[in-house]
Order: sequence, then C-alpha cells, then structure tokens
Amino acid sequence: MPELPEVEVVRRGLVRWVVGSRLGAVEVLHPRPVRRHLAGPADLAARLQGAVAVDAVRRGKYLWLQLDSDEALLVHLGMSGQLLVQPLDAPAERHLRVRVGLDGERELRFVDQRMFGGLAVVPLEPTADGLPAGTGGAGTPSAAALPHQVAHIARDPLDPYLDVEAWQRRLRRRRTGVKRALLDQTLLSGIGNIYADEALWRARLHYARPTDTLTRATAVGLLEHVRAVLGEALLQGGTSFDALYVDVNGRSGWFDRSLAVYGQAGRPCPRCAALVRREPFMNRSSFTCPTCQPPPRRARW
DNA sequence: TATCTGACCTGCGCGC
DNA sequence: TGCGCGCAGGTCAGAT
Repeated sequence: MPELPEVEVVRRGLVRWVVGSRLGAVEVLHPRPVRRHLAGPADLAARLQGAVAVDAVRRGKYLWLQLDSDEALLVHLGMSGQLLVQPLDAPAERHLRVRVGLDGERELRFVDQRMFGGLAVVPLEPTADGLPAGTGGAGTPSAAALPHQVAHIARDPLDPYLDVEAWQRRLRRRRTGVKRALLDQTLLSGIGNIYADEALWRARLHYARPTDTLTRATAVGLLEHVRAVLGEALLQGGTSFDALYVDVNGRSGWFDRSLAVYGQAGRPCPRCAALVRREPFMNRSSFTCPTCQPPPRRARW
C-alpha cells in the first residue's frame, strides 16, 4: 500500500520522466478517480492540456505536479493507485482510469484497482508559515505554496521543516493510543498501517499505549524509529506485497522482505523469537510481538 | 473541540 | 464449480 516511501519513489519518477513535459490530450475512463475535481472531467482535461509540468512535490502521501499555469495536478494514490509513464501504444492496463498525453510521445497513466485514490486540478496557495510546502525536485525543498486540500496535512517525518518539539508536545497532549496518533495525518503525515507497526516494534511500544503517558524522550525516540524505517524502505524502493504498488516504470519495491512484524503473524519475532500476533485494530490489523511490546496496564485503543 | 466509527471500493483467498 | 463472506486500508463525513 502506498505510504510515504512508496509515494516518494513515484514522485522521484515523475521528476525524472514527467517534469519538463507538456501535457497533451486527457482521457477520463472512469468518473470516480476525478470525483474531487468538482467542475468535472471536461474541465480537468481543459486545465491540463497544454500546461507544462515544472515540479513534482510531495507532502506525506499527497503528491502534486506543479504546472506553469500556477495550478497543480493533485494526486492521492489511495490504496491501489499507480502513476505510470508508458509509450502511447502500450496496451491499456486492466484498471486504467485516466490517461494524459506527454509531449505527444508518451502517456502518464493513472491506474487504480480499488479507486480510493484520485486526481484534481487545483490552485496553489502560499503556505501558512511561509516555508517550503514539502519535498520537491531532487529531494530539495519545494516552493512555499500548496493546494488548500493539503493545508490540513501535517509535515512528514522526512521533512526538514518538521518542528519536532511542537510535534512531541501535541502528541503527548492527545488522549488516544500511540498508533492511532501515528496514523493521524494532521499530527504527522506519511505513516500508514505498515510503517506504524514497524516503527512501534522498533521502539518496543504497544499500539494501545496512551500518548499522554509517553515521556518526551520516548516520543522523540519513536520519531527516530519512524524516520529510520521510512528511510530504509525508501532505499529499497518501498514495500510491495503484490502488483498494487509499483514505481512509474512498473517496478516493485523490496522492503516487504525486511518487515519485522507487519504481515508476520505466527512467525518468530526477529528480536526475541516470540510468535508475532495479529489483532484487530480500527477495522484493520495490528501486528505486535507479545514479548517486546506488552500491552500497557492502561490502554487506549 | 477532540476523538471515534463506518462507508467507500475491488479482487483474492477461504470455507462450504 | 460456484457462491458468500472476510479481509486488505487511506480518507473523510458524521456521530459521540
């Protein structure tokens, strides 16, 4: 599933293969992925056609292609979205939803099986703090502008402008469980179920540990574990369990081979050999080591 | 205001 | 073989 490392791999692919290109004809093959472009598919196509992509920017799991028209093509991959750069004559993918011409030679394709993701053309607004909005170009800070649809999304763990002290104070003021807080994109963005479980295992924290019982040192240590696991995943091209996550050239990542607990129920913990446990959590699953991550006496789910 | 829950969506694996 | 069900999970609207 696309979390921060997977989206960053896609963003880097866009920088290499799409930035600098002039967008051509747009074909919307299913209305759902463009549902957030309220003016409709025809308006989306009209705004894209002829524009030049000048940068690819990411904040958390949100991604946008900045256009020379002072607008942006905002993309969220949802659970199964893919952005592929393909030759014009490449066969259509089974779940191809939108195609956008590139320089009359190639196509940018949005493929999405489950259609939780989507595209919209939106205006850019100055950031509230006047700082770069996220990661752009070759991993450098972006322009200080972002779509208002992303304004409520917090900075991510790999963002150099993340205010760690402010984050740990907000985290510890919350009255919830630590995993629920890690998944809250308005507190810290980019983390999904996979990397939340991996970071909590590294930090030896149970997912139901109340955030208001964390010390400053524990909170900051957890952030370091989050950064480490995201960084390692990025180096390996992200996590691919199946064909649902690939980069813009259709290649899968390798980090699933390095997962300690996520998806490892019944297998030995790499640290203590106790059997990893899977438990229902927020209509999904949490994977923990029962020895390294004992449940807290007072739990918040 | 803060926190929590359920709906959205499709394909796959499993049990019957 | 075919059917029904559960599961995967990011986001957001609505409920508490």
